[in-house]
Amino acid sequence: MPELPEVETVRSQIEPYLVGSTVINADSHPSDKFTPALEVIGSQFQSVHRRGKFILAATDAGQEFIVHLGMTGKVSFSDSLTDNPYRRAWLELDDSMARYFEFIDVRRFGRLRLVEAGDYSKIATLKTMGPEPFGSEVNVEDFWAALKKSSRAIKTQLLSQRPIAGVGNIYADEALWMAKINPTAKTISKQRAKDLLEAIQVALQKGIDNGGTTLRDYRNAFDAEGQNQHELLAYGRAGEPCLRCGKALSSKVIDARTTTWCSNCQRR
DNA sequence: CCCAACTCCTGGGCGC
DNA sequence: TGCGCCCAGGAGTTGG
Repeated sequence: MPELPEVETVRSQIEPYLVGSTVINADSHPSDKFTPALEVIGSQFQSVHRRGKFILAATDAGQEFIVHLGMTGKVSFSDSLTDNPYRRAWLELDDSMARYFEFIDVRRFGRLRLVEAGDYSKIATLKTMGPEPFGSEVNVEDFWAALKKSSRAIKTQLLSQRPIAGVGNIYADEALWMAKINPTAKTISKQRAKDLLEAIQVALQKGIDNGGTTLRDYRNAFDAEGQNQHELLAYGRAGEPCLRCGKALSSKVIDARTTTWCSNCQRR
């Protein structure tokens, strides 16, 4: 699943292609998830940033073209359009290193948006999103305070993007395992919040360093797999021995997401 | 405002 | 070999 490490990998790859390029033509799947591609025709990209799992490309028209990969979204560049049946949108670029930017998404959980720069009022997840895990604003006090405001399971809270941005199912399980916190815990001490915040940073940085996690669908902008799947500590290891204590890892569904943890190391 | 439940999507894996 | 079923999950929507 594209989470912060995968999205950051893609962002860094598409940045040099988009910045300075003008969209001279575009087309999309008829769903309004993808038709915003048509609205960016005539605009020139000026920067490509990331916020959580969203890629934000600023234009000279004072807008931001937003790309969200969803579950199976991929981007690619080419000199001629491919015949991929799952292409949901494409942009023709003037003065880029490649003529076409394509957005391919088998399951159509991804989406495109075009908003006035900085106006996320109509994108709830962005609007309520917590700080960037590697940003200057992140701190234990706010993170702990955010967790205390909700009575939901901590795993659910992480997936909500509110305490901190960019964590999805894989890295949530990884970080909770690293910090020895039970995913169903509803409140945690400030010290444990500190441990969890640090574990989130470690898990995400490891994912970035490994080029993301490819379980099945994820590929970067150059169609390459990540390598982090070979170093997962908890996610997907249900029934296998805990790498700390040896007990078989447990698994259950929390908030409709498969969750794996060690019932010995991660006690409530 | 929060939250739980539901919805969107389709290839791949599995049982029979 | 093929059919039917179910799973994967980020986030938007809806109703309480």
